[in-house]
Amino acid sequence: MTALASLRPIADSTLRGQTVDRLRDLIVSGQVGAGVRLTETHLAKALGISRGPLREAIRELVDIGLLVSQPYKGIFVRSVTRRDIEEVYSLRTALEQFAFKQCWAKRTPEALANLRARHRALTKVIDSQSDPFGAIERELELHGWCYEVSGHTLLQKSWTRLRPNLQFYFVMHQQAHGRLGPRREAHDVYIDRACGDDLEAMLAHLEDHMQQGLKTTITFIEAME
Amino acid sequence: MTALASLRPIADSTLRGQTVDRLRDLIVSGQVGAGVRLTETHLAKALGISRGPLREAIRELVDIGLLVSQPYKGIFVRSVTRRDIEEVYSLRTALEQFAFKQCWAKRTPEALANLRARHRALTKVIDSQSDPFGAIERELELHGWCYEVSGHTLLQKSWTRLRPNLQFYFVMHQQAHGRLGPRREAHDVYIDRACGDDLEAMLAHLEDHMQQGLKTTITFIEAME
DNA sequence: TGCGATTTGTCCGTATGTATT
DNA sequence: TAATACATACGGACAAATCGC
Repeated sequence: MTALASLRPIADSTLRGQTVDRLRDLIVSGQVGAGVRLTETHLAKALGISRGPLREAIRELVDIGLLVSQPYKGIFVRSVTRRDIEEVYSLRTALEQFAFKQCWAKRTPEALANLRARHRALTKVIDSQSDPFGAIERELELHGWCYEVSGHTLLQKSWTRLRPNLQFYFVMHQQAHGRLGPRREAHDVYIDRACGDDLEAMLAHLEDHMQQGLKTTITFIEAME
Repeated sequence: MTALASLRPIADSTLRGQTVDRLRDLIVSGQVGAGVRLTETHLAKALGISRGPLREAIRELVDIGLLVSQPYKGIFVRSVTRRDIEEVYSLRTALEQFAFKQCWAKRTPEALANLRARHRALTKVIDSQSDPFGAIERELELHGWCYEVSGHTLLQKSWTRLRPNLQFYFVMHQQAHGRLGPRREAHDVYIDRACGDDLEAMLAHLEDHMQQGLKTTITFIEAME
């Protein structure tokens, strides 16, 4: 991995791609709440584009899972059940364990320095206590490290698909609980193990880490049902 | 899992969905070879539909990975490298191991009978030696069992996305090597372990099984490079 | 129950941008 | 450089399905 990789994904040249980005950000930032219906004509007018590329962008977001489509009825921002969160966390555990197996031998000093830099960026944003949304992004950026270092393109794609859903959950959780964001020490062991020499210890910690994340994330569901 | 589940995915009501199915079958059956360029206007005329739903269907296949899109240049049927196959097999190993962990406690007698039925269907088609393409479908149907029984919808989706790519590789391999199809005894141990009581033994066998599958599948790449 | 309004799904014509020759 | 081919995008139109009255 080059240290410069994946700083900012360059803006897509096609209007469809740009619309995917705009809509995704709109949803995961919580600006359009879960369950809200989106009508093509209104949305197209609001975005200043025609229905063609908008429909294609919508299809992509449906595929990721952020939108759900009911033919001839409409498209809606996804609603979240307890089971959804449990499934994402369990699959994510398996994927991230696989990612660490794949990247374990590729952890160059530069790569590890990059990981620590991401951790510092996360704790810094948490300490500032002014940007909980940014903290969520930093946390996901931290977890993206193992996927990038793995060099496994298919695995990276899986993470790219999973990540917006996680971000959506986190933001929903945060909006339900006020300004929280991730805990400051939540990733200390994660970083230590990731930089250490015991792969099995890392894999075992991932189970705990995810279990803990699931428990805290899922609390906001209780209040909704 | 109900025994009747997932026999035939009902045909999609929208033209877009139907087109996705048609194009997917066209590609995984090998009727349009790897690397071939598809032009929208010609394809739309050939399919008897307009470019709107066709473009949406194409986007979906790009997302799955069967097509690759180069903006303003064109869309092409994917070409396969050795690395692609290695990545699919390694990720698939991780996913299928996870699937068996998830489904292990849910293996009712009915579910196990269903698994054995799929195995019988596979060996029967292999023995007939007249339908290698059907044999490939039956093999994938066999491997789909653990995903269905797991009851994990996200995991099932992952398999649904991975499966067409595998089918594409298998058919390419078969076309390069004449009428082969999967070996008859290749899944005997797989079935035994899946019906047994030792989860760890199943997981270990999956490593071997996939390693073996990778080795045989990858041979056709050698002849192309 | 039926009717009208709204929205999605689909088609077509046209214009523009990009790549290739 | 010009010309061709094609992907991309726009706008208008109609059909089909759904929903509310």
